Amino acid sequence: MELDDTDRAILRILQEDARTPFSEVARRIDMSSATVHDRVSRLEEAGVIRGYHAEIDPGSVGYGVSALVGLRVQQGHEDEALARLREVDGVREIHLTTGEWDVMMRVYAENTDDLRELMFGQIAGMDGFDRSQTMVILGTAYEEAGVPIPSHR
Amino acid sequence: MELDDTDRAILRILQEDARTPFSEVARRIDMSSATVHDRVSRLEEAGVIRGYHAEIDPGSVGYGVSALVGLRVQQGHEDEALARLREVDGVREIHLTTGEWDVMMRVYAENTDDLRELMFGQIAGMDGFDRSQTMVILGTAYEEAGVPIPSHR
DNA sequence: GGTGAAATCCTTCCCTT
DNA sequence: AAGGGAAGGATTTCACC
Repeated sequence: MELDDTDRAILRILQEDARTPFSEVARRIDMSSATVHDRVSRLEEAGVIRGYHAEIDPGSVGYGVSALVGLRVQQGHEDEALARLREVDGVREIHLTTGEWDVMMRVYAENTDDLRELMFGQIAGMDGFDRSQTMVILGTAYEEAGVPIPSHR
Repeated sequence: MELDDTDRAILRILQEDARTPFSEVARRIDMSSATVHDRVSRLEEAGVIRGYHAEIDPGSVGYGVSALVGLRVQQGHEDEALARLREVDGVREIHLTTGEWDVMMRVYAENTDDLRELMFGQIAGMDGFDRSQTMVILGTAYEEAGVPIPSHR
């Protein structure tokens, strides 16, 4: 789907605050709210907008620790290994990557004990992996929701 | 702030779809929409809900490549190094981590040429870093927005 | 936590350019 | 093909119980 500057302006607003009323979006981009509604519908249908999510403070719901985990997968075990990984509680992202690790995942745990149980109790015992490294996130210096949206193409 | 089961139910719904009308949230948790509104306001003010964001397909806005980048920071240069990093276009997350890398960041780029320019043109030339590794994301096997929200505590 | 009412917003249809 | 006006029905919001 081809996007124009108006579409990108809408995306920028909704990525920043997904609950902005269409009437206000309309005001800001100087169009009617019917048009905004129309464009948003098209963007949703085309898969440009995948969904709308509340961003929740992990600490408030009991997650005190997050980590990035690198994994080496044994040849031929890729599919089953990934299928089992996504069942592990706390795993929120699983990426296939180049470099030292075949898989990089992002996990959340209540505390370090929980994280240890997750890594040594669950993942270390799985077939299909032969090495891992846990990079505990000590702090986040910067985190912006979503992707940068260029003002034109 | 102390959360109860009702709060967590609301959070789960809004994390999944931030534009769910409060009237429907109310229906699902069997309360009035005024109460939902009241609770959501308190969750926002307490910082439990940090915001609402549209999830946008990176490919649709021109980002064909994403990567995780590990960096080693020279002692004593931490603050300035991080300050400069967050100015780099395409950088969306910067985490301080234990393990082989001091900093792990997530970047988006148009294509591999763009990513190379970002890494070799911009970051490699900066003071304060002495080693890096770029883990290009070849694919994402699983990605769930936000954090798991337990049904009780 | 709920009710009720006013203000606002969403949505659709239809008309215009 | 794209945008705007208008109108209904739904939703948000706020004062008060």
